[in-house]
Amino acid sequence: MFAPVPNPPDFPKQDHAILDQWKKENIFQRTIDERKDGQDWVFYDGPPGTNGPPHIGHLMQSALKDLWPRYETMKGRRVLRKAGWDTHGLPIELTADRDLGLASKRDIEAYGVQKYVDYCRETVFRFKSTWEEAIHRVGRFLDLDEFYATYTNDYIQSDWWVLKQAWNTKVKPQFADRTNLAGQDRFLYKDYRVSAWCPTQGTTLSNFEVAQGYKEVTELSLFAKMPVIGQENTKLVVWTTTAWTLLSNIAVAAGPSLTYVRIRIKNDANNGLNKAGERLILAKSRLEALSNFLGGTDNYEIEATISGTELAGTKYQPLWNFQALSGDQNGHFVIADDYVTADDGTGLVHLAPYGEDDYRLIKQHKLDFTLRVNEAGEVVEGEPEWLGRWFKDEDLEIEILKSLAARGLLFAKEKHEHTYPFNYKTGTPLVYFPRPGWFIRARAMRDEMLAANERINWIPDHIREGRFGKWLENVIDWNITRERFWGSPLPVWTSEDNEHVVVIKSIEELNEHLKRQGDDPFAADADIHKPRIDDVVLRTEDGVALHRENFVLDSWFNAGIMPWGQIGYPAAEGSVDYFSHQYPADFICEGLDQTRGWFYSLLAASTLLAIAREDDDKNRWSSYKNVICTNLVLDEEGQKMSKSKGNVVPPIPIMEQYGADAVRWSFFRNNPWLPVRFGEEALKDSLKQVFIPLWNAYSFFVTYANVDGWDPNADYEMSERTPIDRWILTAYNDLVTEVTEKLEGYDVMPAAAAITDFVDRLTNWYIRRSRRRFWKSDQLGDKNRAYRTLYDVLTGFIRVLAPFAPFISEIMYQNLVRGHSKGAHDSIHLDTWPKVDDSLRDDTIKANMDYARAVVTAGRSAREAARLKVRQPLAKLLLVAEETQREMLADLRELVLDELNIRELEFADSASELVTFRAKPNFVTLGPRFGKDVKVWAPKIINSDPSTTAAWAAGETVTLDGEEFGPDDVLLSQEAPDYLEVNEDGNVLLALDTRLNDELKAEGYVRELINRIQNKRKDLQFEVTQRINLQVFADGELREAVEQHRALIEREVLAIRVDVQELEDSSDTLDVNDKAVRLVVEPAAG
RNA sequence: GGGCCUGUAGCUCAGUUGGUUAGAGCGCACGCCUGAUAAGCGUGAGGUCACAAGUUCGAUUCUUGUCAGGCCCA
Repeated sequence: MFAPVPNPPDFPKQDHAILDQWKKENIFQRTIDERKDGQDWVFYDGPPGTNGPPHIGHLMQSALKDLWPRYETMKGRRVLRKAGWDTHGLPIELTADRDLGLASKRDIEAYGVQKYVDYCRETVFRFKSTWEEAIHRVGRFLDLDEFYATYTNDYIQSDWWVLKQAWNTKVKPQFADRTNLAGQDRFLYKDYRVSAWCPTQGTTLSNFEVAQGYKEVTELSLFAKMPVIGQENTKLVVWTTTAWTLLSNIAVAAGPSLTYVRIRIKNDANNGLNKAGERLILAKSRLEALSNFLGGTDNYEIEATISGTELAGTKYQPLWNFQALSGDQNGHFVIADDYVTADDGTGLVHLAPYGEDDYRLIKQHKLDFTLRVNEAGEVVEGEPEWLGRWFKDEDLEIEILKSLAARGLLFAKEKHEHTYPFNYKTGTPLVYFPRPGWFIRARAMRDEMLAANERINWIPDHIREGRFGKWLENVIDWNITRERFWGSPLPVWTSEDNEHVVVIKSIEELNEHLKRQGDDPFAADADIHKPRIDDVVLRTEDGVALHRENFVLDSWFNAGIMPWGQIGYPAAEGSVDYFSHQYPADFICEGLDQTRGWFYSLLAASTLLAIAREDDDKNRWSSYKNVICTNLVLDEEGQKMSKSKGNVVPPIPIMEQYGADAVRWSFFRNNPWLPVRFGEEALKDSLKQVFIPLWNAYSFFVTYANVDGWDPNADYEMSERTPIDRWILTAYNDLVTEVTEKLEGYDVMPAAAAITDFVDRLTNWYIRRSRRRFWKSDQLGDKNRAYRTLYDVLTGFIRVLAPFAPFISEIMYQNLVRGHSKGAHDSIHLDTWPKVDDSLRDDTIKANMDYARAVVTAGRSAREAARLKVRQPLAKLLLVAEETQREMLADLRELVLDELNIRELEFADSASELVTFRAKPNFVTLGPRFGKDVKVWAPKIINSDPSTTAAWAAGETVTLDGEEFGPDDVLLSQEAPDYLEVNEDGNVLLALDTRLNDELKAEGYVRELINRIQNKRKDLQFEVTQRINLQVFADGELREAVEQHRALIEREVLAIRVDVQELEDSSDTLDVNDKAVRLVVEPAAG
């Protein structure tokens, strides 16, 4: 006996029972332990930060990250699943700043770096238990006990080890850069980088922070004129919105493919700023926009046209004497570079070290620049009265402007509206300022990363060449350091002049230095974060002091070394062995935003290490082989979920309402790489389409198997498989093939679609068509066959479903398989993935059934059109079919007739047997052909005989009185006899004979009556096996029909006795095909 | 401004290696409760496959461009 199935089910409640069982029986651990001899299938879990709660998007990732490991486990692979948490980085510092009321680096230093870092450490797991709860609730098998965290000494030492590899590895000579401050020919080097800098707080801001502080401002912009050396009265015109940067001007950039002109001013223009006879150089395309300042388009003549390339090298006089360079210094000439456009300004751009492109060119051309505005935003070199002034001081701008104008170096000024970044916390304007940092020379391994990328299976595919490929092609060196507090400390100690550099790979190595120096070593579990680590001063043999480079690592770098860091490779015990079978990952799955995040940092780290160890095996260059990029989860209206909109769906309550399987399914139904709308409708759909029908099939099986005491292990006598058994077994084996294939391709949506389709076939065709087989007491062999088939299909199907919907499949497994079957496991998740049995596959029955179902659909459609309900039997179905089609229905004829409630099937050879055609002339073709003679031919066509019209209908050409008429020459209409209802649907053309004789009518009455009696049974909530006594009060035809079919009624409604009487009293009657009837249904004893 | 993605039925989405009639779910209309399921079943209506040009015997599919939306970067 199987346990009775509660219906309706309570999925959320059942989930909890399953979770308890998994926990009690240690199922997750056993899925690993019982596969210990299996091949490893490697999964990496990207570490989320846990200082905020998980949202629905993470639930989608959890669902996907759970699906494949479960599938691979069922295939016999061992799948370790280590959870990981990102515990370093900006979000944690920002939370700490908020909590502690700190706004700047100085605030933090005043508060105490040790206290601050301690606070950060305490808050890293603020929402860890919320994450664990959500992961657990959605059914994800993940090792939450043996997790990795990026702030542990093991992890940090892996950071260090990787950096030491980078430092020890030399780049190819063409990538070496002599201008670097340290590591000029190494993968790890020190240099400056222009970053958004807050001059009052003394902090760099991340892109994320800068993006929050852009404001629209209207400011003074000015055009300066630089006198060209060696050309009489000739000046370059440049434009800037930041007057203060002019103080540090070091060069001018031109676009190499832009066209420039030298013009001569005819008369004084722009209030005398531009004098008659003055020659100016600027982009030709800007002349018109600037004509106001030039005194109009007639007030100048073009003396020369010069390309940007030709302009390069032109030397000019600096705007102020304090900018003068000494003889061996480089600067104050024109450089050609593609970043210059002529969209605004003059097409000539002044360069100062306060911009990313500027700085790039300064480095490229080895210009000797001076920062005349310092990191506090103060002028430190210039006219005496400017010294110490704030860089954004409006008066300063005006003084600069006047200084230029007084010396004839001002071309124009104007108000200009643009966006400018401000510190989003304090409102201070930001400066782009060159700051020191350490870099991974990513450009030197670009080709290797591209080669590794070729081998990655991206889902969706276009990421490889698209978003990720493009990113790699344009890769720039990777700044891996931040001037922050809470993070992995950069393990680099340098002398003040950068001559001596020591990169430390582990605490052990650090201790060797300390011991040599006679200092106290660190314990293995000592705190190696800032500020403690900053106290360590190393000394060379010659006694030169080395201080730690005061940086922490970018948290993306941190995340990228996860394959090593998660086990503390290589310093931690056992890590080398673990790594040998857990690299690279077969599968990772993260958000599309990780292309520049984790996907990149993983690849960069693994490629770097592959180069470091001179690994020829390109399959190991990338740390992951298959990767799914998930897109956003939006709300039901397609809006991004955000706290401010109040449309955030909390994960746990939604699972408590619909159950975890439905939530998981709602993600599997969509392509995960497209934005997906999430809402209750999707969950209700999932229940309605998959889980409730499946549950009802399960409930149906258990109900009748228990009634009959059917035992899956018993050796019953069985008849041959019926066509519909063969059909559902074929469908099941097709399902296994399809789902396996799609999962192998990491393509979840079609796999889910195949499952949905199968559930529909199983419930709405197989079971519905087979119901009677389960309760008929005769034909025992067939009944056993039906039980066997349904049981095998159900128990096979739930194994296919298990990775997708681990709860419902487990519930059914526990009841149907565990304890009933000899090879049963304690959990479906310890069982194996179904194998396809080709001997149970029958492509012929599949095609035949498809055809039969098409006939049924067309037949039902005809019934609708004729308003004949299925309960009314009909005499004949006429079906136009070729010989092959007739053979297809050989075994299914009865099924079709039964489904349509028709007595007889008659085949027809062509449509003309069902309908007659009437032809009309098609004047469109005949008109041009016959001209006015068309009147002669038209009547001949209209009056053509049925065989002629049938020929046209068959697409043939007919000769009438010596002229040929093709099907295009006529317009055909169909006419069927009144008693036929003709319907055409796809390849099926059929007709119902709608004539009812007395016998059919009688049976129609009886069918209706049975229906009413069954309703009564249901209203009275009788058990399906309850026998009844029945009294029928009716007149005339109806009464005769009941008398005539008494036996059928008894059988159908389980009546022991049917008592038929005249209807005398017309109260309390029911309507049966417009006849009144009164029914009395009572339970019968026994 | 650049890169990538998306645009198919009223809505949400599949699909199309270029080829008879482009599919599903929801919604809508109509019909149907027989011993699993009304949180159900059936039938039907509904589409210039965003727009334009090109390639082709043939384009929703390929190419180019335009428009609209999204994501990322600047």
